[in-house]
Amino acid sequence: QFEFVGEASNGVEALAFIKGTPIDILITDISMAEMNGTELTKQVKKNYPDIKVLVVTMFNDPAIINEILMAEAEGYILKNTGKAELVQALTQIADNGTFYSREIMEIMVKARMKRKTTSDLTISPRETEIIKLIGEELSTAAIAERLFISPRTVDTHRKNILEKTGCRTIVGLMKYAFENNLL
Amino acid sequence: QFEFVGEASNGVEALAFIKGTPIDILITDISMAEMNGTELTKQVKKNYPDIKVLVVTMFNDPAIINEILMAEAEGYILKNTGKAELVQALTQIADNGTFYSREIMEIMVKARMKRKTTSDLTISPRETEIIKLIGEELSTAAIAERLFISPRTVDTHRKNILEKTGCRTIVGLMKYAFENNLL
DNA sequence: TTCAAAATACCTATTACTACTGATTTCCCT
DNA sequence: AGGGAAATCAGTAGTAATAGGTATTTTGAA
Repeated sequence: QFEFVGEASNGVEALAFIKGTPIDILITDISMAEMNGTELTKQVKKNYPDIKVLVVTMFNDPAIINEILMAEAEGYILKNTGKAELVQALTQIADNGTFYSREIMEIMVKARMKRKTTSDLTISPRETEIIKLIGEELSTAAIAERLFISPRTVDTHRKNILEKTGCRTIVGLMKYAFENNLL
Repeated sequence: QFEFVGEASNGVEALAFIKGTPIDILITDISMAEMNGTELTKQVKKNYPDIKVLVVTMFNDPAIINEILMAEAEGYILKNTGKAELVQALTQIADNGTFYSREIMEIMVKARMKRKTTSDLTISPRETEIIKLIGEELSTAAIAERLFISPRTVDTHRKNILEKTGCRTIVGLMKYAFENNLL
């Protein structure tokens, strides 16, 4: 049910081809000379928002998958998956949907779990509370007022938190908080 | 290929049952009286790390799915999916794998895209660069040194960035940066 | 009950950031 | 050639946070 309209051997060629020939779906790899798949996807999405992009590649690195997700591709499947899945991916994408193969999902979930379990510092409940309030952009004084304690105490908590987490500034603390879902 | 060993009508009952009867896989809903599925999953994972958890529910809210992912369930499928998918989920999970149905993946991807596209402020390349360096816990002076520009200039950039993003402090900026994947 | 961790509180400096205002240059687009 | 955004630089104040230190009270576990 699909019509093959052309091919290109890298990102630059692909963009040139699209310029002359209107297409509905673009199937691309990630590693290519001249312009890689991620960059190509971004360019296509920027200049031709209606063109759907399906990434078919061997890469299963969470970081790369994340980049592709951010580039807003409609689909991502691994090269070793069957023909049936490719057809289903194309069908769903043609129908204004998205398609990410099960392997991809699993990779992301696992990466996520890993990230979560790598930290097991002993941050006390009160400290966690303070971190949350810091995350709400409250100053030391404001936090003290909110918790009905002295600003000095909040100071001490901040100090202890920074020491425990190994951060030098609140910026580092915020990164820590985000990575460990404390907010 | 599976053996049914028992059932419970809420989280508390389930925990009590597990206490007396060893099980391999727990299938649970999310909304339950006494103790919800997310909490149950966390408790089970904490006390019986070897028990696999498959969540079968009607919820398709990204926030809830995220909670479940964080609770480290091995699988998540929607109630309206077919029996074949349920069996496959159980099979994969029994085989030390994970299973998240395609719908779930799509919901997450869409939520992610939405989050990304809701913000289209005009932050300049230089400003983005500054944000990244702030994220590296560099002070204004340090950033100036790194970029070979005056600290005053960095000051101005910071000011403009805060104004553009509507943040009052760097903490707010860091939240913005994380939500928009600027780091 | 005794010990340790957590939470509470204070002091003194120094450093860093925010708020206000104003200005020049460079570069791209029309 | 002109307009406008981006990037550059400067001053002055005031506010907030970090780095040292010290010390008391509460609380939960052994």
